[in-house]
Amino acid sequence: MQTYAVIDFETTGLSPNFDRAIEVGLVLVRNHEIVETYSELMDPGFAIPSHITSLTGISTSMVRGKPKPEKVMPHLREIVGSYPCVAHNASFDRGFLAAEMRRAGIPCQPEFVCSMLLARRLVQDCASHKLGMLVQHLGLATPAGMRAHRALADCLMTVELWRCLMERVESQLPGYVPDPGFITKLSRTPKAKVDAFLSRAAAQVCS
DNA sequence: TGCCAGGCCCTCTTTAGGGCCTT
Repeated sequence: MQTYAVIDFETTGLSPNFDRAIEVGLVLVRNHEIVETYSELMDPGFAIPSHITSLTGISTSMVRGKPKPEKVMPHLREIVGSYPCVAHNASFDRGFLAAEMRRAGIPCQPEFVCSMLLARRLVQDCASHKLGMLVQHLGLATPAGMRAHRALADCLMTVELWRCLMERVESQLPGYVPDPGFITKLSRTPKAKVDAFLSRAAAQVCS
């Protein structure tokens, strides 16, 4: 994973079939450095529920006149390219990306890896694995002047979290650059067996 | 009007149920 895209959607709710994306954030990371950032508000075509405005700060008036999600997806597809995507609770963002790309008529099914699943394995001493709680627990930097639950702010926090998680993996596998397949396997390894999994991987690296 | 999700994990489980996490 020399290059990967961290992606985050703010939406009108939890269901990709009934709800729509109202903001997307994307950070492209290459060789541990941020090389591109992108965020865009989108008009879902209906009023944003009040509880979503309370959570995100994004109101109906803020998205009025903004492009529809299907107008934003082509540019998003262009940036993501064929890079693997990182997201916190990736099944959620993967579902909305797939739904909005489908509405836009664009084939786009990038590989996803999940920072939440990985954090559950590698940060087992944190009581909660919400993004904000993990960032606080690990003492990671938060984007100055940016509100949490906005797409780009959450992307930047996920970048910090992901770097931290990768440092933990690489500290046990010196010289090894984790690929999405390896991360997926690690993310699906039972918590109690994570150390054994990494030990086996280290043995393979050294052999 | 009110409701609409889904993958993963844990346990009082596996012929299930409930919590976490995303918005």
